[in-house]
Amino acid sequence: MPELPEVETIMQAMRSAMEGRMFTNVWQGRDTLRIPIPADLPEKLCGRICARIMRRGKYILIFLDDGRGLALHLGMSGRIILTEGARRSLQKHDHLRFDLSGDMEVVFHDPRRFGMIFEIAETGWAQHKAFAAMGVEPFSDEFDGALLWRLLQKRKGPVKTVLLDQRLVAGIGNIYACEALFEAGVSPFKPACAVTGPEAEALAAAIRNVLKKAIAAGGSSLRDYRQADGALGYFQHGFSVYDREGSACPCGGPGGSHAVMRVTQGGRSTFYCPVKQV
DNA sequence: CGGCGGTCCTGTCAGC
DNA sequence: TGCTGACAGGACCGCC
Repeated sequence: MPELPEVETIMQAMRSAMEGRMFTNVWQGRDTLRIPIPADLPEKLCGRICARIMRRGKYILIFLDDGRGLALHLGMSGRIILTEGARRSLQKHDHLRFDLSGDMEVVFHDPRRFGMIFEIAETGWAQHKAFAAMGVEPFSDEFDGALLWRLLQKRKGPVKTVLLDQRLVAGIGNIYACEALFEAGVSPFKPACAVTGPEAEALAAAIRNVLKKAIAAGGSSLRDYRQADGALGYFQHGFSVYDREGSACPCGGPGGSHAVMRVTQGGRSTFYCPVKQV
């Protein structure tokens, strides 16, 4: 569920709520996630200060004042719920709860249990296997049309499917791959290696633009996703094609009114405009 | 190594 | 109302 904009929104809320506070209690549920939650988290966290929180791809990284840290991934249905000054009653699918000084409570909630929580270290975390092969951050200085073009050149699969590969560009998921391809006017079926330089330029700009607008909207709430304070994101109202099969396409291209189409690529839905994305 | 399909889970919704 | 199947913001694994 959460892609870069949703993870960024949640990470920023966690940063405001947690940085500088001390972990005072850690509770773990019994259900296992994809990777078992480390059993020794309470002793590792309690008494430590949350020093710094950041995002890499779709992961949230939490660093402690002793050089250790935690990586969180929300999978498809994971949520973080921040509550200050009140105790949230335990709910089904709550897997982990942190209490921090100043009466702050942080809950990791994930019905489908595709999420992950594992330990990292401040020194060398980037060499962890989850991050070692991870691609460029779309908001980094090095990400531009020329780099995207070089990356796409190496791949023969459809550009839509390739954009979902976190080893190329980190943080893009199904929603924003569809939206960026629409904005750039690139066909999702085009082999990645056939994307031209100018198309890659437009696509890189579209990726940044779509992600930036989605972050400003607090992410996209389709089903599970909420911001950390429970608020809905509202970028779903800004979708051009995602989840809009059969609706009138907003491209305003030639041929008059036409509908947004849906196909399956690599087992995932792709939404696109048959007129603009040729 | 790239590409593809299956799998991990639970919840929700459409259709009968 | 109840059952069934399809589908969902992701990523890993094993096979060619």
